Amino acid sequence: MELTKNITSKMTTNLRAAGVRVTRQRVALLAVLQDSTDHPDAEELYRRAKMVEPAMSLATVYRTLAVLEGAGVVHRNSFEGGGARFEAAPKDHHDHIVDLDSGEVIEFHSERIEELQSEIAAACGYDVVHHRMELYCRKKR
Amino acid sequence: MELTKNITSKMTTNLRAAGVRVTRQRVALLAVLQDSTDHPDAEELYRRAKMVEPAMSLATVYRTLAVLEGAGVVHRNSFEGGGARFEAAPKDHHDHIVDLDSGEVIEFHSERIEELQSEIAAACGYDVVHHRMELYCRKKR
DNA sequence: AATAAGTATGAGAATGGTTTGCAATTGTAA
DNA sequence: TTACAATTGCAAACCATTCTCATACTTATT
Repeated sequence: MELTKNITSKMTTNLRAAGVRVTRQRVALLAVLQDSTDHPDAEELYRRAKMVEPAMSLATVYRTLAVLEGAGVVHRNSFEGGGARFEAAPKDHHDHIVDLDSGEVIEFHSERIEELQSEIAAACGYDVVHHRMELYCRKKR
Repeated sequence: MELTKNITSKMTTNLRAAGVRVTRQRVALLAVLQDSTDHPDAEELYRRAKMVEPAMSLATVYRTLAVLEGAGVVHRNSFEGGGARFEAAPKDHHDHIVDLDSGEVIEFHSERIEELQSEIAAACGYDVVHHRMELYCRKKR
């Protein structure tokens, strides 16, 4: 129970820092999110959060995700097929490799690619606000 | 009417080549698609195709788009916000710049980026089957 | 600790893009 | 031309997500 208390107070701090009200549901969802290394969708987050906090509805999961995304605490990924998948906002930006067979997601980052993207946009008279890059892959063999 | 006849026979040839049955609806939709330089969504294609072929339903647009996509004649783009947007399959692969203010879409291609993508995937033990790259941009000023 | 004021929540209805079931129509090969 | 399978329009179904609304909770203020 000491452990639970520590997690709760840590999440409370995080939520306060994000400038949002602290509720049991938000603490639970944020804890689940920061504990997930995969990229779960809303239903899966709902399932996981409900184990910690039974008073949790799917509507609240969606609402909270929207709030946390707005606060920059959560990132939303819309991969091909199926609904959005979420992850706790990482320190630094990355893109994704999606395993077509398992659905597994691997993160990567290429400064060189981002430079090229900026150059291309600039050549068209644009500034890149954000981008999306996903490599849909199959294991080599 | 000569013009219409020519278009029809050209689309008929294209559809036959794609190995699908030739119907008035498919001819009309394919003609509209090949005539569009923007990236229309299903509703818009429905509107345009209906002008050519009144016996056209939205369901058929979706069904036909799925068929043509399967035959490699049409490409489906799922940009952020809103539904899928389509384009006649181009000769060569390209990615997109999306103007955040106007929704306008610009195509680009970077061989260098694609090489880097392959290298990154390979380093993770993967082959890239296909990818998705969109730059959400705002006009420089 | 009690209160007020505003916010978040659960349940379920509503939404919007897309798909599907079905009976009627059409395309194609013989 | 016939015969059969594929395609169509319509409306109902779907699915992920959002919204409505009455109730419960947080937070700032006493």
